[in-house]
Amino acid sequence: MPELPEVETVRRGLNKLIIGRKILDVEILNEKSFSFAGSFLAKNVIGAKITIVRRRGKVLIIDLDNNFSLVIHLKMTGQMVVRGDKEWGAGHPTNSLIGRLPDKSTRVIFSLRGDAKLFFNDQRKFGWIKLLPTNEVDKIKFLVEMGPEPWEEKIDEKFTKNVRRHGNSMIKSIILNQSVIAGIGNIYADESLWMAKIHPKTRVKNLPDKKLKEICHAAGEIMQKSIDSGGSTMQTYVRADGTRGDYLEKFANVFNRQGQPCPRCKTLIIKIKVAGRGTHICPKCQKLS
DNA sequence: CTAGGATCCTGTCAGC
DNA sequence: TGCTGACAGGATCCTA
Repeated sequence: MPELPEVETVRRGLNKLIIGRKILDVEILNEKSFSFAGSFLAKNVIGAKITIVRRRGKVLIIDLDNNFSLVIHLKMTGQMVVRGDKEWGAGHPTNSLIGRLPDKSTRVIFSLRGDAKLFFNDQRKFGWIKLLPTNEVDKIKFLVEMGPEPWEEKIDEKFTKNVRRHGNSMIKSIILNQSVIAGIGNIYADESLWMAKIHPKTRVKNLPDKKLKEICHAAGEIMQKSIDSGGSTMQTYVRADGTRGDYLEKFANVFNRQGQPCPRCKTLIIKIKVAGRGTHICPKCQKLS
């Protein structure tokens, strides 16, 4: 899925394109992709104007001018794509960003004033959109329990405190836990642990605070850099020629680089399984002590 | 309480 | 070519 930097990129893109637009119609092609449907939906979405697009962790929040909000989780394959007088899109890199829309992965279509459409595409149907009164958004369990954003004040203290609650767990599964810190996914977990030279299977109890701090800083830096690099995903994979994006190939040190030399020590990167997820490490830099 | 595995779903790819 | 199993940038639910 898009992780924090990709969701942030989507947020910024949407803010440029759909602020102030009125929603004229909503089409739900897959019921499970949009909860709070029925008459409630029509009454509260259609006719409303989009005021701002926010983000918390990997969750997008589109506020409307009638005190309702659309809360969106893209999960593994979700995309938000705007088509119309201008053209823009972002999300998991598949050809639906470039191809004709709607396509077979289109789950929800918002028609906007100005002859534009906002498509929610989601191949695997794990993603969701919920319609809620704006003042109830923060009460969603997932958001209530969500850990700090990576650039909050005293983030390393908060991170360490949250990590320590899971002493016997493997560090990788813990930094993927959104209640520990917001926004890290499989790519940035692997990249952060490589940066901090820590084996992903290391038990939390075997890591000193200093090491946790390093992981935390690495994660923040990597994700900030990814955002700054221009919405890591966008420019590369929305291309006229319709090819897939290559930002991963340019950006990552270990992710998806099994068989290639570690940028630090030239040892070949290997791929293992940790906490049920494909995991990429340098076997020399990241030893399990 | 935690840890670990199965699960939601569609599509692609490697290996036979 | 067709089949099968593994796997995919996420999070929850269930079991022990």
